Amino acid sequence: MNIGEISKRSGVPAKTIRYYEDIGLIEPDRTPNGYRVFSEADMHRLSFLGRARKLGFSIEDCRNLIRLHEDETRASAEVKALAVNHLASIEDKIAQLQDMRSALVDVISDCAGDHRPDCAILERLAGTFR
Amino acid sequence: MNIGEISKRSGVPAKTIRYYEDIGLIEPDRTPNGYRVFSEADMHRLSFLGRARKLGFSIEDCRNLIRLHEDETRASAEVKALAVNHLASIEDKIAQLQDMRSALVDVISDCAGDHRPDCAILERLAGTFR
DNA sequence: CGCAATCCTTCCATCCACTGGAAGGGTTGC
DNA sequence: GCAACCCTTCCAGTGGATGGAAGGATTGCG
Repeated sequence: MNIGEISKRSGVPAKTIRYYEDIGLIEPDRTPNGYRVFSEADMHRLSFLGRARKLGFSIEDCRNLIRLHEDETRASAEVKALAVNHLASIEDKIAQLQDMRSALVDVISDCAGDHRPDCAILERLAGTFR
Repeated sequence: MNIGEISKRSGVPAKTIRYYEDIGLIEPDRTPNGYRVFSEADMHRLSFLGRARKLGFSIEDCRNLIRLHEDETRASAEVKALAVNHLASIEDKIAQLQDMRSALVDVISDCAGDHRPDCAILERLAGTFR
């Protein structure tokens, strides 16, 4: 299977697949003319990567997840620890964004939003109030 | 005032201040020996930038916010529109992260997290279940 | 006056995870 | 025979800094 086909089937863009090869996440064969050839195992791995990335795992996490997936002697505790760490960092980000959100909501509600120049948002940024 | 002092006073790291100069957000004077000299107006602007960045505004948004701040004929509606757009993109990000979060929470709760290799997280990533 | 500590300068590289595009070669179908 | 489309590599850019090297300026102390 060529890169175009596996890209369509896995949902991972061809550019991204080449990038994943660059950083050692997959190692497709090559035809004599230099085209990459992908196996069903590659397909499986790309889908795995696609799902892990959708859950927000970093590339390094993905590398570890693949290693664990292929290690039949793994302890599920190791996988879980990785996922729990990741969850914690997601929750950190959510909390940060929610802080921003509530500050924005506050300041937006204090701004008239009309043709006049007076603006609570700019005053807040300028430090005029607090 | 040198870069070290304004950095301390504004809370913006010296490296970042130099970067802001590079991209045209501030234009400090220079002494004959090449040192940057910052005025109270620069201090004000850096604090403004620091607050805007804390609210998550992009550098380009900050550029516009500064422009509006300095334009006495601005309409607060323009500032508000910018902030409302930004708020919407924050809310998008929160929603995405919350989707990740709930998927992670689900899958984590299905994983025993013990010494055995069986792992719901890996199964989910491998596509074994859905 | 000499010297070390501390400041300042510029420039280049790195992070993350791609993505866009140029330039060129290979394959397929009519 | 040739157009349409596939594939290749390589380079550059995204955002917003941050780390570090190499070297010049200033300050304070003995």
